[in-house]
Amino acid sequence: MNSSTDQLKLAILQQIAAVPAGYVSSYGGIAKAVGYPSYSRFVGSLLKTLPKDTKVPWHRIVNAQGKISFPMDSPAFNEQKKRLENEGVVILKGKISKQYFFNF
DNA sequence: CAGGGGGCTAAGG
DNA sequence: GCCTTAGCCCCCT
Repeated sequence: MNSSTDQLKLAILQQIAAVPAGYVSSYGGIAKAVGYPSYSRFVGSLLKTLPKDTKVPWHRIVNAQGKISFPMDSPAFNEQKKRLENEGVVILKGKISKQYFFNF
């Protein structure tokens, strides 16, 4: 606890929480926003460890290509897609337009 | 200390 | 558009 990476995790979670409903961001985008552009993978693995009752809007995070980073057949994929569409994000051919990406 | 892997990315073919 | 390659960085074996 309280190591530099723990602090970074906090910062990342905060940054994700800062993404408004109806918008999305990428793993790398979040990483960059907290000052660590090369931590994209770390962001991903961090989200994976979140409890399912977390308040963090993990579903607003997609990869840089604007696609959901889960296999199409997985439950997680459907869950994320559903939540996003619920918030007004349109997904065409499995892809989210750049216009939905939130700019910090 | 080495190895493998993950909700990644950008660049090439 | 798809696949591969090469960086990337933390974490668990």
